[in-house]
Order: sequence, then C-alpha cells, then structure tokens
Amino acid sequence: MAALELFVTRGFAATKLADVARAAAVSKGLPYLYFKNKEELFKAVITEAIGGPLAEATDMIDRFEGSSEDLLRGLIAGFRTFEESPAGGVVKLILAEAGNFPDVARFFCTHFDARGRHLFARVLRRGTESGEFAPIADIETTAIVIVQPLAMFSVWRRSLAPFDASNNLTSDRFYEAHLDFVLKSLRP
Amino acid sequence: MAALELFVTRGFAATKLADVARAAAVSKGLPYLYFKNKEELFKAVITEAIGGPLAEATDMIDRFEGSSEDLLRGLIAGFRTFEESPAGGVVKLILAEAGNFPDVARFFCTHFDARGRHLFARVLRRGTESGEFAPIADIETTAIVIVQPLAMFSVWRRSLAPFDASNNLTSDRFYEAHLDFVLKSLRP
DNA sequence: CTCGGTATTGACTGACTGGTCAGTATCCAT
DNA sequence: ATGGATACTGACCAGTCAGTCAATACCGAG
Repeated sequence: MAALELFVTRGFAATKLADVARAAAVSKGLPYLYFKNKEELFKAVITEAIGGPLAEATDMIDRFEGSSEDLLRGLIAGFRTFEESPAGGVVKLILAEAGNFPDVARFFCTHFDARGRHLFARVLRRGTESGEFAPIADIETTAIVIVQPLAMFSVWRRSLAPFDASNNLTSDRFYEAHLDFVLKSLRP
Repeated sequence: MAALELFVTRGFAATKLADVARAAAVSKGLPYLYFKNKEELFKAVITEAIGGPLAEATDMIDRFEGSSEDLLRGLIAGFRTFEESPAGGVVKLILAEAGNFPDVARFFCTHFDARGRHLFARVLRRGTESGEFAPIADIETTAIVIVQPLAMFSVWRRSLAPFDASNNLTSDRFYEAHLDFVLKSLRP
C-alpha cells in the first residue's frame, strides 16, 4: 500500500490524506468508502503489514528441525526479509506513534513484539538445554538484547541512514557482525 | 523543557503549541518572542537536550585511565544516566522525525550518533590491542551492534513499554543482561 | 507616585486539511 | 440500446491550529 510508505517516512500526523490518495492514484474521497477515517486507515495499514509476515514466521519456526544455531540463523534471516520488505517500516511507525494510538500499540505488542521475543527465547532455551549454548542467567532479557539491534537497524535504515555522512554500513556487514557477535557470546 | 516531553510522547506534528505553552504555564504567544516558529523551537529543544550530556561524555572518556572493560562499563553507565534524564527522549524523537527535518537529522548524526559510535569503537580497539578483548573482525560495525540495544531500549521504554502486558523488564535487568552478554562476546 | 520601557497576554485570523456528498463515469444484465 | 447498480470523483464545508498584534501587566528609576 502506498499509504504505508508515506506514514513511515513522514509520520501519521504529517501525512495528508490527499497525498495518500495522490500516491495511490485515486481521488481524495475514495479511501473514505473503505475506511471510516484516517485513524482506521492507519490501523488497517499496520495490521495488514504485520499479519502476513508474522504468520509465515511462526510456522517456519514450528516446522523447523535442526541445530539451535541454524534455527537462530533462520530466525534472523526471516526477520531480515521482513525488514527489507515494504512492510518493514511499520516498526519505526509504531514506535513513533504508540503514544497516540494505544490500541495499535497494544495489538503490536501482543501479536508481534512479545511473540517475536518469545521465539528467540525459545531458541535460546533449546540451545542451552541441549548444551549447544553456554548457560544463560536471564534468558528472556538476553533474547531482548539479541533482538533489539535488529529492530534498531530497521528503524535506523529508514531514518538516520540517509543523513549519515560516514555511511559505509551495508545491511550485509551489519547482519554479519551481529550474528558473529551473538554466536560468540552464546557458545560455551 | 516542558516542550521536549510533549514532543517525545506525541511527536512533532501532533504537539500543539498551545499545549506546550500551557505545560510551561505561559501564554500561547510567548514562545514566538523567543523562537521564530514551531520548527525553530523544535530544533532548539533538541540541540539543548543533546549539547550538555554530549560534552560531559566526551571529556569523561578523554580523562579516563583504567582497564578497557571498566571504560566500557563507564560508557554504558554514562549512556544510562543520559537515557534516564528528561533529555533521553530525543533519541526517539529524532528517529521519528528525521524524514521531516533533514538538518536536525544531520546535526544529530554528526554530533551524537557518529561520535557515540566512535567512542565505543575506540574502546574496542583499545581492548583488542592490549589483548584484553578477543580480536574483532569488524570493529566499527561491532560497536554499532553494542550500542543499538541501548538506543532501542531508550525508545522502547518511551513507546511500547507502557502497553506491554508481560512487562516485567526493569532497566536494571536490561542493563545487566546487556553488559553480561557483551562482555561474554568480547572476552578472549 | 509617576513615567518609560519591557515582558507577557490571549482574542483573532488566515491557511490548511479531514471528512462529506451531490454528481459523474463505468459496467453489466436484459 | 437502456436502465440501474456500483465505483469513483473533486468541489465544498467545518474545524483546527500556527502565527500575529493591540492591549495590558509589571518593574525599576527618579
């Protein structure tokens, strides 16, 4: 959806519905035949952007069989493809607008944030139990520490990256360094 | 400044100057005697919020003598006090509004983002050269991977945290897990 | 107390934008 | 062809808010 891109780059309040309409090559009134108002459009855009990728990710995990390290790699790779799709912008969008849209924030928390963290925690638990990873004092929080760079990179790429003069950080380099760093920390 | 808090929780566009004035217990017109317009106020708020803490941090580093691990701890602790001060909200604010305020974004990049990363990279280099840390393939990018959870946590605390049902993550637990994780990865 | 100057106010305006709706285009079944 | 149903348009309205400025409060010196 064209609306998503505008919301991501400009924010909710600064995005004019006339612009959304123009970007989608329709008239100003058309969106109102499908969405009650701007806020409903916003919610629809977000839930649509999250829904698909989330479903894919969960059953990818459920069906997985192999080493915990490979599962971790798979999970991160999965996040990357989501992040690099147009839908990846929702993370930034939601973090920015959470205060103004409590129910969107809550929805995102339970259906994406918490679930995503849980998946990583599960992998860590699996790995430590099998002895593949070293023991971890606080698994839930460690999962957060692992996920946060991914989320942050997603946000950064869509906000500061274009303005960073010393911008020689490619996605490849980042994901490589991240995985390297994480695995070093996890191995016994 | 009262304006900062409003900007952080609501975003730039959604913050009415009348509210800023009310929060500061002055009349609606007063800010215009000190700032040309809303955008100038915004820039002033940000530069003020960043300026002080940044100066402190840099000369804290310059004067430091001791082990690299302690320096790293000091750096993170410094970030935490900044993060927990009212000024900590600028990170979220800038990430959200970078697209609408290119020059603010550029200013933040050069004076805070890049410099902060550089400090961490310096510590890593110092540690690897002295043999205190294991060799690191890509120091600059690794520094980013270390800093990002800190930045993300700052954003998260001010956006999703209040809506997260399973919200038993305290700052203490987070910083502890982060430091533990990082040091595990760095040690030879 | 008075006067000059300065700091502050808050009603007002002009521009902008979310939302409406009477009207037009398109399409399909008969 | 034609009637009607459906999809879409864009001029218009009403509300909102950044920004202005004439009027007022305040203060310090003489």
